[in-house]
Amino acid sequence: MSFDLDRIDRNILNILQKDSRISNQDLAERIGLSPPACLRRVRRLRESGVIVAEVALINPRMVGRYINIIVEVEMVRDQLDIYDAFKRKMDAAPEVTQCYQVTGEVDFLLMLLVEDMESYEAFTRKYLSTDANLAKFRTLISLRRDKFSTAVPL
Amino acid sequence: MSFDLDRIDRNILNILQKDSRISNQDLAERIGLSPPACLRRVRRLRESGVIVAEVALINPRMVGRYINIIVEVEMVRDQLDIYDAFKRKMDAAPEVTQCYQVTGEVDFLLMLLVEDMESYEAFTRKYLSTDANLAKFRTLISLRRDKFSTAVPL
DNA sequence: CTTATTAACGAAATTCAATTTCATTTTGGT
DNA sequence: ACCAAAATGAAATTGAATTTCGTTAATAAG
Repeated sequence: MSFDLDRIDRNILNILQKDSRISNQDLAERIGLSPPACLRRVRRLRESGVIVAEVALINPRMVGRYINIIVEVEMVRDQLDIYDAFKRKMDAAPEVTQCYQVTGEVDFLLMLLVEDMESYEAFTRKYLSTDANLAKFRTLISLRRDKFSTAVPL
Repeated sequence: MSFDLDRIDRNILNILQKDSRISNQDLAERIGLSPPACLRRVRRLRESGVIVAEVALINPRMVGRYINIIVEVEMVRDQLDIYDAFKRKMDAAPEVTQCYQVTGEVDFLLMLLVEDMESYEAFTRKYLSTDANLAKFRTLISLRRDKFSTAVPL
């Protein structure tokens, strides 16, 4: 499950977490290895599952008027199958960008990205208000995503 | 600020948001354009700021025992300069991976990634408990990140 | 302490893809 | 219908990724 990283691996990951489009040659130079050695490291990180994916991040504001919505969800009962069913639903919902199972008064925290309040209204109807296992939910609305970093601090 | 996307651009973005390591040739084939034409599109999306970055996503569980922490923060007063100062602090804090200014009872929602509760304890001391403009905060702890997608649904 | 074994390395060669060039086609506006 | 601007694709070029293989370093065993 876990994976031993040495200083060089950490170095590579810190760079790739900021910019995965860097050429292997440049990366090799920055970490002080030859291109082949560097490539082998990166491949190993990919194959071992440390690097899950390499993706393009786009600015939501450039492609529409998106709203971030945070939803705190409380289920009626703390049962595994109820939790699992809910997770599966959230996984299938395209509006849901993040889903966390949390401890405490609340059971789940959802992060949504929607075009407008109408879309959110539709979402609640389809996924929340009609779920018999859901006790209550609270909505927080954000027009500003002030920070968004995908990097894991190493 | 905004940017007109046609069907082809959207198509490109949907692919790159899932896998930015795809070769330009394969991408070109999938969207039905020649490699040069495809490359120009992608370059334009990058230069215009639609594509903010291309990054490697790593699995936190593979490199340590990370905990997700969600913090809801309420400031003492709804003043612009107080908000801005807080944002700047969060931007500088490496533990904070996301920061949203929200409307309603709460003022900010933070997403943190920390090694253990001790690290979180240290964070609250350094950034929260000592902030005179901060009225109160509530902590939600998550050991499970059930869904995490960086893709903007287009 | 020496010697096998394994893993990681780098130089050079090869393969493959990105990128440029340029003539042609398409698109949008008048 | 015509012009101007933008987008396209074929072919050539450039440049980087990847393979090969002999060498070096690290680790374990005798």
